[in-house]
Amino acid sequence: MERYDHQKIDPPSHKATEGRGKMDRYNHQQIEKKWRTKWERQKTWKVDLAKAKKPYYNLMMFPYPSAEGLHVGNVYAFVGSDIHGRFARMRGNDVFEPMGFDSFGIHSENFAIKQGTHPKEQTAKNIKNFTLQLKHLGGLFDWEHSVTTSEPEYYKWTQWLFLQLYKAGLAYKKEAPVEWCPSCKTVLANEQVIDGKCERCNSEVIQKELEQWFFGITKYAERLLKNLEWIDWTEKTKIAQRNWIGKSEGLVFTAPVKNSKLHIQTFSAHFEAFQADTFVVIAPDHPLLETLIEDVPNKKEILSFSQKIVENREKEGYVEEKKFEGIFTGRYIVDPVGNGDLPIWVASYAIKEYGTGIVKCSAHDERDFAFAKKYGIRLKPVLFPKDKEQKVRVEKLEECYTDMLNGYLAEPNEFSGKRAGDARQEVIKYVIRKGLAEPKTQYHLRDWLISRQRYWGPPIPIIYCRKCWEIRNPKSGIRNLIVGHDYTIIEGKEHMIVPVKEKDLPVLLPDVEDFRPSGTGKSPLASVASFVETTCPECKGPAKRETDVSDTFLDSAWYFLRYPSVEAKNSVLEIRNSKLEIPWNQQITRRWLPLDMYIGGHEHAVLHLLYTRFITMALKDMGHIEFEEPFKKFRAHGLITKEGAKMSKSKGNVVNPDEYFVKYGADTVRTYLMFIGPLGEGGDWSDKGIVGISRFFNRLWSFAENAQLQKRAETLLLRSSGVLAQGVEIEAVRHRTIKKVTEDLEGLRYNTAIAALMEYSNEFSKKTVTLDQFNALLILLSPFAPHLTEELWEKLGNEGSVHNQPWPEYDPKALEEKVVRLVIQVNGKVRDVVEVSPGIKEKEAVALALAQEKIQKWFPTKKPKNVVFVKGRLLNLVSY
RNA sequence: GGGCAGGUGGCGAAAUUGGCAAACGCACUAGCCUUAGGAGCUAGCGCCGCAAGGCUUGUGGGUUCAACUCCCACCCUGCCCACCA
Repeated sequence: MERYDHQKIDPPSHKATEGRGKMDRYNHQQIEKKWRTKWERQKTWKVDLAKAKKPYYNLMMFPYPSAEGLHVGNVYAFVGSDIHGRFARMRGNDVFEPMGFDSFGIHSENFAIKQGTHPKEQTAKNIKNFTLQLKHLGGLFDWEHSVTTSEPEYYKWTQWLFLQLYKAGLAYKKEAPVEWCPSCKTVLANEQVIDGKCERCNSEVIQKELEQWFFGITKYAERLLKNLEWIDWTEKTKIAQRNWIGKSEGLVFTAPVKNSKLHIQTFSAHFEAFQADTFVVIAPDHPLLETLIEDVPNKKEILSFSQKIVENREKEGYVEEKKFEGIFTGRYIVDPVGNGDLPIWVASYAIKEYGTGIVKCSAHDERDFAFAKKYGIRLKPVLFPKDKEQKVRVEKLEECYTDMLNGYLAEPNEFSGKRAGDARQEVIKYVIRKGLAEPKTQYHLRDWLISRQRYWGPPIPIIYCRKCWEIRNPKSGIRNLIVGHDYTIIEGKEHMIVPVKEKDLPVLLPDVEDFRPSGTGKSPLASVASFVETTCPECKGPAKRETDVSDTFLDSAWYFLRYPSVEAKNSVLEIRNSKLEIPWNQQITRRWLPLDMYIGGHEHAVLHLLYTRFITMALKDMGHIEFEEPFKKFRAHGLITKEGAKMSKSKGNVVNPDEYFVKYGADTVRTYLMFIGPLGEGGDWSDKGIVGISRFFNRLWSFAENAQLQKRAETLLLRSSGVLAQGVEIEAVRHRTIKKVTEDLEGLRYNTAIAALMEYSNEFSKKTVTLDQFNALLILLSPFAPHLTEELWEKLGNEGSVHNQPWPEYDPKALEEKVVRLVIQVNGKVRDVVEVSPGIKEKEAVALALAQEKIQKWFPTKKPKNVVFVKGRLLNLVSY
């Protein structure tokens, strides 16, 4: 533990002030330690998961335990969530607030590689450090129900989950072009490629064909979209998910290829101007291309050209793809909608994964337009803007016009003169009625690639068996085997895919010396013979293990299900738990899930949150759980920056929370972070700003210290050094504060809640305060500053713990004001303010206003022409 | 190129959703206290002006008795996504 210089930083017993008895700074280190120990010993935050009456599952996204230790960003997120949990707890809920570690994954592995330590050792070290730091935070964390994703007792169940998805037909293997990072030497998920570069190391990503495991998340696209309508999530997050799923309704046209028996299908989402189609493009790597050009004389040339395009793509990634390349295939389609014979071109910008990989093109798409111009392909615009001059430019093919909403159609006759946006639905009906096209829904969402050619993850629990293939192959009468799901091809030979038996889980990650990625496209596990060589669970013959591990996102896609069912270590229950056939206890799960509140970073708005929803839905469909949405409520917190910039080690602007825990205490750090701005928006950390909270707390401390306690009519009166006044008005402020703080905590507006508490406490220096009134402040402040409020609670002779007090209610009657300030405006400009009784009538108010000197001069002779009166608030006299 | 969020004092921000713009805090200024200091207390603090008063929520327009708030156009910043037809 770091030590600090008492002389310089924060003298606990302030020599200078002692003599004068003016201002005592509180010793946060001593106090926080005292309560930390006490709470831990008394298990103050423990809930009985089996019996809790009002279960409230409050979760924060668990951290990846980095070697750098807890980050202020972590602290911000956890405190924001913890305050919510404490608030819910004081409102009578049994709050379960667990904490764990997302310790598998490329982060840990890369760090270990750099340091030359083994990820296992490094992770253990990091977790130890994190746990220590987390315990200083003053959270409600239930450490008896913690998870660590890299522990066999956890990843055993991650593997179990894989097997369930496999059984349900949701896991399959296929060769796929994948994003490959030459530096990290691994496959990346689409999501990990930023601007054609690796998210982690920033090197150019290339494409590579590899056999990969996928999860069929696209089967759930519609449901993932649909449920967004009712879950209580922030609209921002929902929009991000909608965009990611990327549903677009379009049409598939089927067209015969001229002089051939072939038919091809084209997809378009913008088909309103279908009469403008003049050519067709096909993706250079489209599987149909070779068949299509079978009889074309320059077939070889076309294929090698296409090959070149694909290679260029791989080399350059998807970055500078502004240039268009293509080649004519020599073939035509007979356009079903009557545009005649349309030439088919191979085009660099056509991608085989989207739609059908073949598109009908027209003058009304930027890329089609540019491509056609380059190769001199005929264009025929049918969609025009209202503006005459612009229309001429479009007609002359000087300008590409793409407005499918506001443009006007010229053809066909049925739609001539119609706005494209209005015609859309009719066009759909028209082409379908004529049998020209089929409606098709296309999603941007792709299946989830979960294979990683890495070491630090859960081995995928699959075994490949040649012998089983020989026994069960189609020639021996068993048919309908699906490639990728039932069998795969390894080194040119078919092998049956045999899932590991559940009773044999976990497939332990072997301890190896060399965990570095091999760079061959295979996981480091592939070179561990004792791991690879195994026995087939079906035929008992020799077989090989899958050597890839699964994506870290799979670990975090189900952890919330595990927490409540984790049993304390070394107990009898642990042994019973190990007999569980599924990773959770059904009764406890029924009681606690789905989650009541989930708080985490917006950067996970799509990936983690979408995967989690998918896994939950799949588990429900398999009958393992009874709900299909994991989080009833989700709120995203913002980012904490330093001088406006994202904190990063390379910039050297990382704020280390430890330093501030020592200097100011956890309570001050907690409260300051929440004071910066609304939780959802984050904000900028300032070393100066934190002293405001520090002063606020020291004032409270000093106030309680110096207060003279005296019995008077059964009420303890606290008198500050300030003026003695009747403690009447402060009662109104108290109730107003209760109302404000309560509403702000409900809406996660912690910053304004703190401001309200400061205002309330500022009253204390002016007035006499009863113990009840002071206690109200302590209770309202306790979610923010759990240690300090507990200490003061005790110090003032209160019974029990401040944290076990019920959340105060406000009395609406106490809010009623006896005098209000009435704003008087003339022509909408404020000219005066008068104090009146809240019930003042319009007539009286006008009379009163006109009697004011400042108002009179605006109406020397005449009367106001018009009067607007907002009861108890405002009076506007209009002179015109 | 697309989506989302945002633009208010020197700074972080607030404004009951159309009704006193700048609450609360930081920084700053003056005074007090003093065992002289990274402490505390009192007061001040959007801009211009000695004042009366005038001006002020990215820019320009509009609606309204009244606009930070609603509508239209534009500019800027941040985040996320992008060969998605």
